[in-house]
Amino acid sequence: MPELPEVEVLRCNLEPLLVGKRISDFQVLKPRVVRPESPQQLENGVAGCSIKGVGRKGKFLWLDLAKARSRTTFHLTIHLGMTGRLFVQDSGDPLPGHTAAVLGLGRKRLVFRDPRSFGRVTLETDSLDQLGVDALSDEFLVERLRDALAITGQAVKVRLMDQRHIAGLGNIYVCEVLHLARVSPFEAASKLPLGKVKALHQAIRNTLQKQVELGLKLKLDFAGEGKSDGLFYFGSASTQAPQSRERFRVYGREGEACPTCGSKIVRAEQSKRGTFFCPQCQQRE
DNA sequence: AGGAGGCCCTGTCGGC
DNA sequence: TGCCGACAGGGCCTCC
Repeated sequence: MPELPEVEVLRCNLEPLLVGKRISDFQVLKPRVVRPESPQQLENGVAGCSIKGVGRKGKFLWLDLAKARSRTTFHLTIHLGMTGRLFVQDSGDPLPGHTAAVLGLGRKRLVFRDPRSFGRVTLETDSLDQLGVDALSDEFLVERLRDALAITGQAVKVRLMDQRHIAGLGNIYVCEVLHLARVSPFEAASKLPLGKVKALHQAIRNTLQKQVELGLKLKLDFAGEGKSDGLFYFGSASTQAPQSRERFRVYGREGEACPTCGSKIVRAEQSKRGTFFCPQCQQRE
């Protein structure tokens, strides 16, 4: 599942391929991904536009578009959902299975492939407007985290995953940063002492930053024809040797030894999502 | 209004 | 071996 680091790495990869290109046409194969707009609305909205930039906030990605002879730009917002992939290919190449939408760029095209159709491509900006501070941006300070965790009685893990407060953390990285900061996922968010808030802030920044740097170094298979090798959502390109599976500290490791203390990692459930944690390292206050 | 829970969707995996 | 049900979980919607 792509979270902030994966989306940022994808953004960096796409930017040089897309900026300056003109959109010749827009084709929707899975109307669900453009909901609630119609394929026709999207086509009318973007055809003939040129791409001025590629942006990101949280797990949302967007293309800055401008109509011909216009200086004003607007967003074509894209969310990868659970299984979305976005990549550039030659226009002559066959479209892969589960292609949801295609942006024609002359000799090339931008393909959005999404087997589970949880992703979205849209011109509306409501989803973007409702996002909280991006977890990698300079505005994400300790104070912002403290404010996001204040007042509510929600468990800290549930709160961290609420994109309206902090944007970018999904189930995987939330488990990872809570373990790194030695915070119980069940701790009431507002009860977290300042020291732990600081540790959590540090863990979030370090973990996401490190993962982005790693992703930028690797040769990745954005098209997703190859198998993910478990290291990164996109998987390695075939030209690169598979990476070791040493990736997550606790996520998906139920029953395995905690990398810090050796205790068995436990899986629990919060808001219908799996939570992986070490009951020894991550005790409630 | 904030929070909880259901729904969407299909590849993968475990069990029989 | 093969089939089938359970599971995974982003965001979004509805209800309380």
